[in-house]
Amino acid sequence: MNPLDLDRQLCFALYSASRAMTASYKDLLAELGITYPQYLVMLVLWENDAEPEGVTVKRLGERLQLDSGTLSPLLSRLEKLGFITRHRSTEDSRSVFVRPTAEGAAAKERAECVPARIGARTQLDPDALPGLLETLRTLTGNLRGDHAPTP
Amino acid sequence: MNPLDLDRQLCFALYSASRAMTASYKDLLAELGITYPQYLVMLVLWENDAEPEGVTVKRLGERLQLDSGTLSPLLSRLEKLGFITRHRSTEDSRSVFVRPTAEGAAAKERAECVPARIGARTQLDPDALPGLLETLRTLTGNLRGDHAPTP
DNA sequence: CACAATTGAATTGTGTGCAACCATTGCCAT
DNA sequence: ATGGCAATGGTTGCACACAATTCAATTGTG
Repeated sequence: MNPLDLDRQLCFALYSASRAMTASYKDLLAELGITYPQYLVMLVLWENDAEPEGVTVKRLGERLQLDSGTLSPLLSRLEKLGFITRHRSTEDSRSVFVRPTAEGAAAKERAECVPARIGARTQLDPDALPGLLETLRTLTGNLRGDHAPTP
Repeated sequence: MNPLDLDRQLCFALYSASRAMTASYKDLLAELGITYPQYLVMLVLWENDAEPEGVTVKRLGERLQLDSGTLSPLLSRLEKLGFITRHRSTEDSRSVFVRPTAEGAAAKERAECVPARIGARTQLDPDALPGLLETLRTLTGNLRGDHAPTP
C-alpha cells in the first residue's frame, strides 16, 4: 500500500481535526469578541486568578508552548481589547506580568458554557474523552521529546 | 470541577498535538525544501499522478479543506520552487490545473520514507493507529457537520 | 438569446506560529 | 567593580489560515 496516502496520515487527521475544532469555536468566541488563541491565553489567566500579580509571559509560553514571537502581538491585541493589562515585574524587570482586567475576569462567567457546547458538537462518548486526551498528550510528548536528528 | 481547566480541553490537546506534529515534520521536509502544508499539497498531487491534466485548485481545496486564499499563494511558492506548474483548463477557463514538474514528481521517491520516520517518533502502538485515525475523522466530521448556530 | 445567478481563482486584510535577531536586565566569577 | 553570559520579552520576516471582496467565465432561466 502507498505509504503517502493522505487518508492514512495521522498528521493530516490531526491537522484537520484541530482546524475543525478551531473553526467550531469561532461563533462561540465571537460572542466574547476574541479569537481561539486569545481564548487559550485567557484560560491560563483565569486558572491563575489567585495570583495577585498575574502570570508572566514566560509562564504563558510554557503552558501553551508558544514563544514570544506569537505571544507578544497576541497580548497587545488582548490589551487593546481591554481584556488584560501588562506591567513589568518590580522584582525582575526582565519579566512581564499579565493580568486580566475586570472585564477580562468577568468574561470567565460567559465562557463557562463554551466547553459543554463544544462537547455537544463533538458528539463524542464522554467516557471516551479521557482516553483520547491521554493518547494525544502522550503523542505530543513523544513528538516533542525526540528533537534528535532522525530516529 | 472547573470546566475551563486547560488540561481537560480536547481542543487544546488537539491544537498541541497538531503543532507538535508539524514541528516534527520540519527537519524531514527541509531535506525536500518544502513546508508542511506544501507537503500536503504534494501528497494530493502524487496521489493523482495518473491524471494527465493534474488536479484543479478546487479539488485540492476539497481534499485538504483549504480555500483559495490559502492555496493561491502556497501554489505560487511551490511553482517558484519548481515543484509544480499551473495552467488554466481549456474546457472551463475558470478552473486551474496543478501538475507536478519532473522535479516535483521525483521528490515523491525521497518522501516515501518520511511517514515511517514520523511513525517511529510518535512511538505509538501501530495497532492503535487505525482506531485513532477513525476517532479523529469522526470528530472532524461531527465538528464540520453542525454549522447550525449552537446545538 | 439576454441576463441574472453561480462558480472558480485570485487578491486583500487580519491574526496567528515560528525562526532569527535584538535590547535590557540579572547573575557570576574573576 | 566588571566583563562575560544567560534569561526575558520584543521585533522582524515569512508562511500559513480564513473571511471578505473582486473578477472573469459559465450556467440557468425566461
